[in-house]
Amino acid sequence: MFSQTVEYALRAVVHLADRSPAPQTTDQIAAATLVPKAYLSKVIQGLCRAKIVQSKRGVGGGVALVKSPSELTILDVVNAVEPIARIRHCPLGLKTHGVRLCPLHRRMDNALASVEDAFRQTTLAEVLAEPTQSHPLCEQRTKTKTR
Amino acid sequence: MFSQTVEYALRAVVHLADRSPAPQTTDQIAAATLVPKAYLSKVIQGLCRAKIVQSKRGVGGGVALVKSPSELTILDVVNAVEPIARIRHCPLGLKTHGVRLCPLHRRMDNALASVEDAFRQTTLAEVLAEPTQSHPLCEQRTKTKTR
DNA sequence: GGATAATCGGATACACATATCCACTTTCCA
DNA sequence: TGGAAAGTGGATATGTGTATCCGATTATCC
Repeated sequence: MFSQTVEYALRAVVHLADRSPAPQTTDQIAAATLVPKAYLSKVIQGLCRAKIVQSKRGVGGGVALVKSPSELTILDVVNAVEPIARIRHCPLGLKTHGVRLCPLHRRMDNALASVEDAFRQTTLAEVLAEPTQSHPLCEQRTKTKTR
Repeated sequence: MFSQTVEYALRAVVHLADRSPAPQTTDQIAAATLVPKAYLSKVIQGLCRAKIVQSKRGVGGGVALVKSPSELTILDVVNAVEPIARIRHCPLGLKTHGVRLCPLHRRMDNALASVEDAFRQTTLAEVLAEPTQSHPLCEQRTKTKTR
């Protein structure tokens, strides 16, 4: 239900948050997130245009978050690359009623709203801070001290 | 976020439920739901294989629901044409931990679960029974008595 | 200022979702 | 028994998401 692009964008941003505020090169992000490098660069370009990250060319350059992980929600990232398509008017396009949705589409939109809400309520900092055995992104880099 | 196919399938099934238990021809369904007729027939074939509807050829034939609207949930229909892809293991494929999801994917899966739950809790009968000015599918066929 | 490191943007390839068309089969009924 | 109504399945087109490649551009360091 979530596109590959959204998945990749989230992985990249979570990795950047994990290393924040140090910039990471596309190569580094690709290696850590297991995202195809060439495609990742396109996804990052999108995040760049949406002002989620900023990039810097040349030696020592790379990509870094614009805001701090505690100020950035999952929804911010998702909306940047592929906004959740809420149903705002009848998909059949009939004008027999204005903005009012029929019961079917009302329920579909409610489901979309619940996803939006869940994503809006979680910051990247929270994702990283969560106590768990599995580090975000499931990298090998496990915390050996806890086990 | 929901594919066209899912949208079309739901429209078709809601229309069938609305006319239940009378069978409807593909032409009739297409006209009522504003779904491209040729594509709709493919979608219906899928619903047929999933035993959501049954079809009958020849004069007087058509498509009808297998179960009654009160026994059929939105989730049943969605799962028939394009099951909600829950995240059951780490998308990165690493085996550093078993079935445990990292915080990021845990949250994404929770969002999917909330959609699944919402769809599981609604039967087609409920969609049709809901008191509203706008009839399901937003058809012209409005209830003129309420306004 | 030249070598190197890095992103940017265009061109292209490929797979899959969406959509259309048509010949074929089944079923009913006159 | 023949014709009309209706779904079935295959072939094909089209669009979009995913993915790759590479030359151009920018920035840093020596």
